[in-house]
Amino acid sequence: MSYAETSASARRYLPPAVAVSTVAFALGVPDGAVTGSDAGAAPPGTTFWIPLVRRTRAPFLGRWALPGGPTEWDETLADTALRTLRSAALRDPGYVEQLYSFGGVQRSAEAQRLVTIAYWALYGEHDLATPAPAASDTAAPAATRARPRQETAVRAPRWDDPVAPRLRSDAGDPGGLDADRDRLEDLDGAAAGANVAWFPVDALPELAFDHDEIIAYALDRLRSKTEYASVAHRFLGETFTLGQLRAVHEAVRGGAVDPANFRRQALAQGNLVDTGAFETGTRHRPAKLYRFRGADDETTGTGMPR
Amino acid sequence: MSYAETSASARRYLPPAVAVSTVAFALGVPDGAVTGSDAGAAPPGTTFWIPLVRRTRAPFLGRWALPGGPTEWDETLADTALRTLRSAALRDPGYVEQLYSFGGVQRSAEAQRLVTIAYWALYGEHDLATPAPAASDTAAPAATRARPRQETAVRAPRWDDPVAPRLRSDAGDPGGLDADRDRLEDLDGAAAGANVAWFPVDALPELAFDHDEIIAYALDRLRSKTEYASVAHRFLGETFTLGQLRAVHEAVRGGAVDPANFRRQALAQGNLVDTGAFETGTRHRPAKLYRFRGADDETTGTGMPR
DNA sequence: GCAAAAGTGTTACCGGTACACCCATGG
DNA sequence: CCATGGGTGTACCGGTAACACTTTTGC
Repeated sequence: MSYAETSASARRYLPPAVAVSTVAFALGVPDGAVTGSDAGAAPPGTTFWIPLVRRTRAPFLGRWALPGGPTEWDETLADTALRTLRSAALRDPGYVEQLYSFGGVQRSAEAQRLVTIAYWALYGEHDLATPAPAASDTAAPAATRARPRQETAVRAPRWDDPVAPRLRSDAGDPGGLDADRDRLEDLDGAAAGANVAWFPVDALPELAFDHDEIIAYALDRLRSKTEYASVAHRFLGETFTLGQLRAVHEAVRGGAVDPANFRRQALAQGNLVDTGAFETGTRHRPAKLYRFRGADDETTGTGMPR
Repeated sequence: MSYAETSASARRYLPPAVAVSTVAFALGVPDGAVTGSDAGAAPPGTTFWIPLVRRTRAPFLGRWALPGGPTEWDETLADTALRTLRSAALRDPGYVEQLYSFGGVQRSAEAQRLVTIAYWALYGEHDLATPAPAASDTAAPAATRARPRQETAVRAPRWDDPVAPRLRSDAGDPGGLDADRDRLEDLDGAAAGANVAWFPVDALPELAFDHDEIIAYALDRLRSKTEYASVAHRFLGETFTLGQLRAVHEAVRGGAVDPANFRRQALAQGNLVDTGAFETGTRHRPAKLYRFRGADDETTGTGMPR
């Protein structure tokens, strides 16, 4: 049975479709990615960029939308966010966290009811530099995909979104499902390797659906102090200087931060480890390189907001 | 078509079921409600109570569970939370807010995939005192129910969960849907006017599913300072003394609060209006009665957390 | 030397806390 | 009068902001 074959009057007896949309922040644009705005307007590392997908279907045709799509049978919600984000941006994010769920009835008018669960994700320096996987990977079944970095990025595995691999013996989708998926993508979200471009958050195009509000909420969440304190270092590589870490905070806060005070506060947190190494190649005094305490420790974070 | 008629192997081609579970806090027990713990153990107004529903079906039969159930075709998620909560507690809460969505695949094992969206709600003094509606109201269709207090409680109407009444001309459920609903309630949640009892949060029974973790998370959210600052007054009536407001904060924080400092901080927020009236009947100095600024203003809150 | 950013030290301010004290009522 | 909670005043303390100053590199 396919939803496309279901009469409109019968749809009310079907459960709502569940889709995921993701706001993925990066402090720059991946190598070779398309930018939807005149690049170079702002100095790199001072503003956030997010990937958007141009819709190729009926509602909001041609408009830009957040990467996303319906959940598969054997996927957790976070997995859906990762899969659709990966197929859009061609790379795995360093961090994923749930934002909010939108289940209003009018979002899809008379069509099938749609519940969208919004995630926010984060691409660090390392994630952007990683060479993109082959585009054919887009349609690979879940069990054959390499597990993303999420195991360590999202610390403690959660009982609702397990990170332990699940078994799935059969690969490939039986006929009849593709039509369903197309239909669902009509309703919300999008997933495509092409038709993707990165935009600075302060120069976004007109968006499909209510995605502009989702992005505004994601930005708000990112800026809430308790959030970025535990997340800012994910924008950086394995080691970093306090100046680099401070630049991330300045991008998040949208303003300058006193270097002296930032140094003391960052070190007082106890999360930074002095590697003993120094930055080289600058035309000023070399800075110490730090590491975040226990890049693979399981001592912090619950995966749930606040 | 009914899910009960669907073969297990075909369920993977069905979209996940969407259900809502709600953690509803109150500072006391409604008039005439059943308590699941020895009442009177703690002085009234010092700890939170939540309503639970005893399961009458297969998984976790006999265990207590959060009120909840699947979403109806024309309901927003918040409406589902309100409806199921109302049918369990026989009264409308003063406040409802979304908590988190749980979509792990293993929550329902081999059965149909289930996505649960958790809400937390709040019963104030006024909500508990209101006489409970007739039990037959449990099955009333959405359009005939009186709109709950939520319009003003959740301030700015949100585009995902509109509070404007929606039209629905036909009443009553056609045959074939009840089997579906039963099936979904097997998976999670529960809804019943009977089999309901109130428990203090510090003496909960063993719970079905992962509802203990949902409650722990809800308590955590309630205690996060920025939350309760904007929500504490909802536990009280239209007017209240600073001592009453302080008692709520002490219950939330789980400890004593300095009356002098609390007074200054509460007044400094600018959210309290001196009504000019005084409390009477106490055997000490009469306290000023305050009102929360704009009990029906639309100037604060977004409906989204943090 | 000069520019630039790292790194250190000092001071002022501000919000929260602790606590002493007075006020107004019922009994 | 006493007990009780309402209401006021004030000192202390820790964290943050502001900013002057020294250090170490490349050019």
